[in-house]
Order: sequence, then C-alpha cells, then structure tokens
Amino acid sequence: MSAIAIKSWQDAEKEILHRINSRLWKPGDNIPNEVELAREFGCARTTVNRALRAIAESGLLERKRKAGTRVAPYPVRKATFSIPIIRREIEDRNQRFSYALIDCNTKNIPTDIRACMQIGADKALHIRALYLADGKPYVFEDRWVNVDEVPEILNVNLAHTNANEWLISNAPYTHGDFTFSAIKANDKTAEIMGSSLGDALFSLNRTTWNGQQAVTSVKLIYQLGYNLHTSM
Amino acid sequence: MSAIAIKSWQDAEKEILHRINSRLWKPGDNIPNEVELAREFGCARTTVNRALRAIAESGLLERKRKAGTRVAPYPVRKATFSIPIIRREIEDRNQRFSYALIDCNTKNIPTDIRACMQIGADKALHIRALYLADGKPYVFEDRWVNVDEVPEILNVNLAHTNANEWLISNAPYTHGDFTFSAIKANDKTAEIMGSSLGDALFSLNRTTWNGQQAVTSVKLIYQLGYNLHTSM
DNA sequence: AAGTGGTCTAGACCACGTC
DNA sequence: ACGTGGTCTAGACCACTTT
Repeated sequence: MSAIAIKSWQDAEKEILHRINSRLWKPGDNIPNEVELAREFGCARTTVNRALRAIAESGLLERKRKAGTRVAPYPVRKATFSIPIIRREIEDRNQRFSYALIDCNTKNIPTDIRACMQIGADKALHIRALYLADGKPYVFEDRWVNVDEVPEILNVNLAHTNANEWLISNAPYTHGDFTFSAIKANDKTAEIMGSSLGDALFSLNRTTWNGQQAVTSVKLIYQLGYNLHTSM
Repeated sequence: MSAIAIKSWQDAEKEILHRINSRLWKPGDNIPNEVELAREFGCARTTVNRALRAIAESGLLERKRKAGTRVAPYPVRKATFSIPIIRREIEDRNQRFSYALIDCNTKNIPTDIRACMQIGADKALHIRALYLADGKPYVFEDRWVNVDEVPEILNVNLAHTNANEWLISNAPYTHGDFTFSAIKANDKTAEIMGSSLGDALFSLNRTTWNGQQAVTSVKLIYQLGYNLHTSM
C-alpha cells in the first residue's frame, strides 16, 4: 500500500513512531517481527533492527526474544540530562565564572558519607567551596574525596583550581549515583548563599566510583531559583 | 602484547573504557580509527563502530568524520532517568496506591500556561488531583489538557480514572520539556499535602507535545522528603 | 582531495525464552 | 523444539570535515 521509501534506519524509525503515535499499533499490541518489517520496508533486517532498538531504548517498545516486539502498555519513558562542569554551566548563561575555596582539609569521615562511599580509610579530603556567577553565589559544594584513589589531588592548590574541574579531567569514573532533592536553607547555608533562612533550594548529591573504589561524594546546593531542565 | 580476545561489541567497549580510565588514552587525545582498532582487536569494523558509538553517546568520546575520535577533554556525561506512571512509582515502594480528584473543569488558560503550551484556544481542561501512598499524600497534580488535541478526555470520569495513567495510555506524545525545581510550600499546598508552611518541596513541570500540538502541561509537587534518583 | 565516521546489505550463527 | 531478537562479518558506498 503506502509507497513509503525506507532508505535509512531513521526513516524506519519515523515510520514506526508514526504507526505508534497514530495508534495503528496500540499500547500492548505485538508488532510484526523484524523480517516482516524488512520485507515491507524493502530494506535489510539490520536496518529495521537499528530502528527498533532505538525506539525500545526510549521506552516506547518492549522487545523479547521469541515473544517479539510490542508497544509498551504503560511506557516508562526515558529522558537524559547532561552533567556539565560548573564553569561551563555558568559561562553558557553568559555570566562570568569565579570560584572561592572556603576550606579544605583531611579529616575523619562522618558516618553518613562513609556509608554512601563505602570506603575503608578513616580519613578523606574534605572540601567546601563556592562557585559564583557574575560574582553572586551560584552553587555551594561540599565534597569528600577518597585520597587513596586520587592521591594526586593533595598536590593541587585548590584555592586556584576548583575540584569540580580538576576531578573531571583527572579522576575518571566508571559509574555514579545521583540524587536530586529540595532542601530548606539553614542559617549556615543561607549565609553562604546570600539567601534567606528557610528558602527552598535545589540540591544534588553525587557519588562516583572507579570500578570498586569510591572516587568522590559531593553535595551541591544551588542558588534560589535554580532549576534543572531537559527535553526529549 | 595483551592477548585480549574481542568477541563482541561489549568486549570492545570494555577494552576501550579500560584504556580511557587507565589514562592510556587521556582526555583530549585522538584514538586510533575504526579500521586500526578492528585490526588490533581482530574483529569487524562494524563491531568497533558499535562500541565507539555507545561510548560517544555516554559523552566520554567525541567523534567527527575526518577528524577522528578523541577522548572528551571535559566530558559532559549524560545520565538517563525514567518517567514512570505515578501508580507504579508508588507500588514499587510497596505502598498502596490511591487517588483523589480535587477539581476538574474547563476554563480560561492563565497566561503562563498559555505561553508554555503555545496553544490558540481560550479554554482548556484544568485538573487538580492528589495521588496517595498508603493513604498519605504523595504528589499533587495541577494539570492543563489541550482538549482540541485530546477531546476524548472529556468523556472520561476523572473521579475514578486518574489523568496521569489515562493520558499515558491514550495520548501519545512525540516530545516534551521537563523542569525540576525546589519550591516553598505555601498555605494551600501545605494544606493539601499535609506538610508545613514553608517546607521545601520537590517539583516537576512537564509539557508534552504531539507533533506541533501541545497535549498537556502538568505541575507535580511531591511530598516532603521526595527525591529523584538515578545512576549511571 | 582525501581521510574518517555513518550506514546499508546479505547472509550467517547464536542466545534467549516460550511452548 | 522452535521462533524471535541479538549480533558478527565482509564489503561497499556515502557524507561530512578538514586539508
């Protein structure tokens, strides 16, 4: 019927998405298998596979060997967001970046940090710093660094080089955990951020590992009004 | 040298990641091209391509035709998070899901919602509802639905069927915008959520589109203590 | 002009999950 | 046992970007 010329996997992807969105294939329905679609589209099975795989990754299709491919009945859509370095985040807003170290020393790890980093050592490097946009507090960083994993950081002058940037370039990680939350500014936070006591602030906790070893665990508290945006 | 047997694209991916993480290939370095790696690994170029493409999608490699592939100097890592239906989110916590419609009627669209939905019509369906976990407020939903795009929703009894679930199954969308932020509970919000005035709450604004047409725009306000978690 | 990644093809075999 | 997706291969051509 419809004389659609499928010449690339993106063409196939568009056509399949169209069939899902137009509800020709409804949530829960099984769709034709790869061989049939390839025949219908007049292309190789590999091409159809690439398109189906891409859509399945976005959560709209569910694929199982033998059972086939079906339209997700309750699609759990996936969105991606980027984790830029703070300097770039600020510069992308056309603001001037600056940085101020608050304090930095090696000390005993509090139990909550120990629990989320799961490291054996008693001590770690604790860094507190402020990142500013146009001279105004943008984000407050409260960080612990596993010096067994990244000993070179002890030779870095953290008053001049910020840990966020240095670590990204010098301490690779294989995986990480991210938690976003809303927190109420306490008196210390309010003072540092120049905001009011009780303000609702956006916060990100991130712990990264290189293989089995924790690299760093950081809590970032953003200025009032910050929001995280993404699209799909 | 290293007699690594590369038999799958995942093997190639692991080997390449190892070379990046061990800093054999440093940030900013160009790495060998696909043909060379295929020869070294003793596999087809397609296999190497799949591995490199996967790593580039995660942000660790940058690829350009002719220029080649290099390790990202300041990797902008990408993380994905899932957008589950609220019922499932609650049931996955082993809590009992329930739902209460607060109000629902067709009325004039406020200017801020009109701006983010970019629709022509004067009126839209406004829904306010509460989703509960074990009988306690879990998330408050304040939603506008474009009835030109999804007229069938007018026939749905929203006292029994929640809009979140109904729309996911019945109103496909091609793309969307997501904004996460922290907000301070005002008196109305505090009353509805059973939290205290001034609490810092986590909030998500989401607008979805089907092609050119806005489908729905929703503000979700989560209970105190909620956080969004993801890992990579 | 030339080098690199991007993709397509046809065929093959494998792995998983259902029957 | 068998049907489906998952992947590999070798070769080919194309598209983009830099030189």
